[in-house]
Amino acid sequence: MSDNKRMAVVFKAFADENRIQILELLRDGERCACMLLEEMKITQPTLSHHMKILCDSGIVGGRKEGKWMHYSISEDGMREVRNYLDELMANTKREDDSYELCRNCFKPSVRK
Amino acid sequence: MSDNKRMAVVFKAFADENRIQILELLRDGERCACMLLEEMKITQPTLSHHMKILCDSGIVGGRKEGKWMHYSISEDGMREVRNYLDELMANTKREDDSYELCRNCFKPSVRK
DNA sequence: AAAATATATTGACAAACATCTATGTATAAG
DNA sequence: CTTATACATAGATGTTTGTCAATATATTTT
Repeated sequence: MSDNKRMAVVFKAFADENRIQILELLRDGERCACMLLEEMKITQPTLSHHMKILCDSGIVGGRKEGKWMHYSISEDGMREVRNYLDELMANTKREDDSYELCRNCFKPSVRK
Repeated sequence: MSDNKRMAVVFKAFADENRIQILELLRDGERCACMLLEEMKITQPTLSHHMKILCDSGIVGGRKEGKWMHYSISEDGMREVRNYLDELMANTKREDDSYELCRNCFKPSVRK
């Protein structure tokens, strides 16, 4: 899988209102699936589906304990996303009048 | 719009391979639409569609100059996402044997 | 062993999405 | 003022996604 495709998968994991709510519930620490289910207005199979997406993407980790599944935010997964954002931000700072040249476009307002 | 819904919209902007590629192209600074189009294997209307999603979400900014549209990564938009991730990560650190209690689950392995 | 409980999987379906072609709009060039 | 260029919008279409009911699996309790 290409890096871009991989990042798209990771961001897709965040890209749903219910999954954001799950992440909010996991913010304070590990929670079992049954507890998450109680707090949300979705059925058990739907929760299971969302947890699979979150775990497969690497931003949430799961731990089985008897009948129960305990989920928590993966620090490593989060760090991966954060580092990616940092890389995107690295070059956003520049002086107002030094826009990149574009060989296609006539740029009357570039003041060199 | 709820905060969760808003964050889902922002992450959705990242959640597509072509949009990730656009962000990569914008990594080095501002680029015009025509240049982005040259680098990508999509049609002009499709690019326009993706740019709208990126701009509406706030992670990319646009600037019109004559016929041309110039796009760049929005530092403010990125910071918003980064801060959100930081909040999610804040509480992931804990000792190995102090898992949160779950009132629903019998927890034989919790060593108190 | 049988029943109960927690979670996962399957299959169906509607809504959302990415993509294209065709067309519209704004600006610049001749 | 007519034509060319850069980009946006509209509408159509196939794909992906979120959801649920039904069912399967794994584990614990009785």
